[in-house]
Amino acid sequence: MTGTDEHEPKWRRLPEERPQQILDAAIEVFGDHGLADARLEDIAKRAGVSKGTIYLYFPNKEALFKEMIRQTVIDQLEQTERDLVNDRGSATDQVRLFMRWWWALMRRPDYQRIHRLVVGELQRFPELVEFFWDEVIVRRQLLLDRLIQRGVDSGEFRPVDPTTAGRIVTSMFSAHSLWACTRFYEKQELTDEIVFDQVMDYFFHSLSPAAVLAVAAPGRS
Amino acid sequence: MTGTDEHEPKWRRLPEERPQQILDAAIEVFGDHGLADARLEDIAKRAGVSKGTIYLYFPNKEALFKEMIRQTVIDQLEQTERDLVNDRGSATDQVRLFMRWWWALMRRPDYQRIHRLVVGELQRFPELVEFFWDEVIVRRQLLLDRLIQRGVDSGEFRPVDPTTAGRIVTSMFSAHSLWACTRFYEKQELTDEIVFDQVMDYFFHSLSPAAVLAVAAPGRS
Amino acid sequence: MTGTDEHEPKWRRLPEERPQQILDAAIEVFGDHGLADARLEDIAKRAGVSKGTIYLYFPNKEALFKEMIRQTVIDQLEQTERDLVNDRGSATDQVRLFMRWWWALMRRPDYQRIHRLVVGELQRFPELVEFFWDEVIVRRQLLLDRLIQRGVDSGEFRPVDPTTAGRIVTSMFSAHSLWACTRFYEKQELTDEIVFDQVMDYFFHSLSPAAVLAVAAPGRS
Amino acid sequence: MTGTDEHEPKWRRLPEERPQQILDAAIEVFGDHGLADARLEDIAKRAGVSKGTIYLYFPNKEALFKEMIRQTVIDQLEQTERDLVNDRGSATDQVRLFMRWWWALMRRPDYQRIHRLVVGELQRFPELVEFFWDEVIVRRQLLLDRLIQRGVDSGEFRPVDPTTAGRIVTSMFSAHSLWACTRFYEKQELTDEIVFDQVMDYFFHSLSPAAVLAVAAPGRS
DNA sequence: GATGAATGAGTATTCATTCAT
DNA sequence: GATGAATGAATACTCATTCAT
Repeated sequence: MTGTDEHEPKWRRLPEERPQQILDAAIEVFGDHGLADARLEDIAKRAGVSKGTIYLYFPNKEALFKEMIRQTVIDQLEQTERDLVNDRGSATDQVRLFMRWWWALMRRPDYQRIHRLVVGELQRFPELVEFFWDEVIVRRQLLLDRLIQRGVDSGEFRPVDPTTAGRIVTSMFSAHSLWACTRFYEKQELTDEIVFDQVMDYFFHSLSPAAVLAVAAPGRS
Repeated sequence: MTGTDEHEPKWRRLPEERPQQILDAAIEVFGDHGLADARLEDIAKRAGVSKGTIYLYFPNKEALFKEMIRQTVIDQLEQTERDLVNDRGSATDQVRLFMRWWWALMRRPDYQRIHRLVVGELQRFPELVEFFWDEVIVRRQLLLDRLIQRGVDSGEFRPVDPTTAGRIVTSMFSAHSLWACTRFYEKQELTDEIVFDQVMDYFFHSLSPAAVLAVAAPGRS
Repeated sequence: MTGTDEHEPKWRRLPEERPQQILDAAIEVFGDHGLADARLEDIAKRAGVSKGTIYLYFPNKEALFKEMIRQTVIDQLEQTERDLVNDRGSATDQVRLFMRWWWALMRRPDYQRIHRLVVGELQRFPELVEFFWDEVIVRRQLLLDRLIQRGVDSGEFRPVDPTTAGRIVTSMFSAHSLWACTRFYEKQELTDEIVFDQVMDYFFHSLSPAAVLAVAAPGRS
Repeated sequence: MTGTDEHEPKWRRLPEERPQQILDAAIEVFGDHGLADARLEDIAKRAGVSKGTIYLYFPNKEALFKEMIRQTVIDQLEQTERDLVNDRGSATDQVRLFMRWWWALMRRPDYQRIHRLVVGELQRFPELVEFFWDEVIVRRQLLLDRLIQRGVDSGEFRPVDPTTAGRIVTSMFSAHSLWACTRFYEKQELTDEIVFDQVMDYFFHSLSPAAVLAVAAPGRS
């Protein structure tokens, strides 16, 4: 069929890469349109394959969506753990380093897309929520826990529950990440750098041992 | 209710209420399924009208969606400003009061749904984003600004930019609101009350004047 | 509701005129859009009544359509017969006069619309076709018959079957009438007057007694 | 036909033929119901394909309609020009031959349908009108022009403007063609053959050189 | 493996018709 | 009589999924 003499590109389309090509295309298309509005045909086109080919690797649209979330998230997590610096320096510096790394990740367009999808559509897939909880929330929390606990132990931070503190700082970055891709940032002349510094400033202030005495016990109003 | 022996409701046909009936149904259905996955027929059924009736009041699905967002958001805002207490008591108490009121709003199921939709789908409607910015973000910010500035002036808070501080506390509640409707809360045995206290605790600590000296200047790592 | 003292217009909307108002509106709307594409709401609006009112006078859309055709056609016919001059002058002049009158009728916008509808949609209503045949075709033919027969009798025209001759001249005007509302006429710089003269010229030439000998017997090819 | 024991057709899937299959079905269904009343599903069924398949080849209903008109008309024209006999014999014979060929075309059921649609609905599509003018009216006129001019030159016909004469004979056949599919023909016991002979008879009489002197100058009445 | 033509269930939208007021 | 809000059947069009090649 392909003729007598091979003079084809050495390695054209490697079949082993197919699934990843499709997943990459899926990130973009699902990210831009959401699950329901994304068209398989667009994903196929962007992946450079035909519509039918997708079905060789994924049983249906929903499975493709879930696999895309799962795989993207896992990728990012594994990178996180791999990249995480050896514990050295002050807890403050460690936390700042970790969060800086993480903020950089959150600001990547592909993360943005996934994040938005997770917020918007994940509720409908309880299994994915489960997976997300176990693989993302818990693992990330464990990393932060360790760093914050160290700061508490060393007296850098006031004595807090590390899990709660981790959730607090995560919440700030998470919301800012969702806001960042709107025009709101331009209007306020915010940059990623400014936002990062602001969030870390407030976070570290909230952990300051000196602040403990100054804050009155919350009187229920 | 239906009278003594009326086999049919005495007063059907309340055209003035139709649009609101439909919008209420739309909140639920759009909230559960998103824009693309919501079926007009479900909205009609839930509103107790026929499919065609929706088109007497809204030109199409997208317009219904946008009007629903717009109207819900405006409702909530007007309530906010109407309910906002006269400024009395310490700034700390005032902020706590305001945020408590607001957190209660955010936890309402209808707000949850709208919030999720705003995050998930608003990007596709620039006009709505614009509207949201002007009517929600800015107005809410102005309210917070005033309260925080008072705390700064009175020495209750360290000297901060009120707008930034407002954004910080908003970010924490916003993210927690999105997380709250997942099962994560159950797993961590969090309640609305606990979360509220935690967030306010961290926020007020971060504003503590005593904390200023204690936090080292951020050294770029 | 209407207040205490009557000072309403003396004779507002006379109920007896309702059907005609509706039929007039129907001519325009059906004429512009055809049966299927015409919307009852447009007809109602144009007639200055509500949609429901139409159903007080006509059982449904199709009946309205048929009645509109029927009534318009009858109107025109009765006018024709009423206006037809007493037979005086040469047959040529009589025919020319009759056709001139008729051509003027055909060029009226309302006739145009009806004509187009008759051609386009009448097939689907056999009863209307029947009616049309009896009331329009036959009656018109009878009028023409008389005039042409007189010309044959007087020797002005060659000896022809008047019915056939009537059909021939009718065909020419009918087609030209359909063509006249297109831009074709502009392109050829034709006016109603020119077309009328051309058609009559050819028709009278075809009836010229002198022409009889000149035309060879048709050799089947 | 289907082979000896094949329970399924051996060769389905002939994509090259799809568009034509659909267009053929469209002629019938549009022809019977008009543009607005035709249902795509009927066309699909008649073409032996599914509803969706139509959309693989035509972007929407209107485009299908226009393409059907365009293609049918073009087909007929090309055939006309291809079939047109080499000029030989008398002009009278040539015209008769041409018109006979053309009348046969006009009497075909598919032409009838198209003709009716053209009259009834074409006004709404100015582009199609334009196309029709250029491709049909003008081209047909050019063919007739040549033949009639020859007759004038040879003295067979009286000195007329060939374009006008062509329009006159066209008008007669056109109207008769529209009338022919009604029951009027039966009632008058007309056949295609009789009508053809009648029209040609009147047309040739109207062109007779001998008739010139006999027809009085039209006196405006 | 890969393709893309074909399918048809699913949905937004329209509009003739009804009927409570 | 008159209204116009309400209905829901009807229909164009989409797109995930299949399968012959």
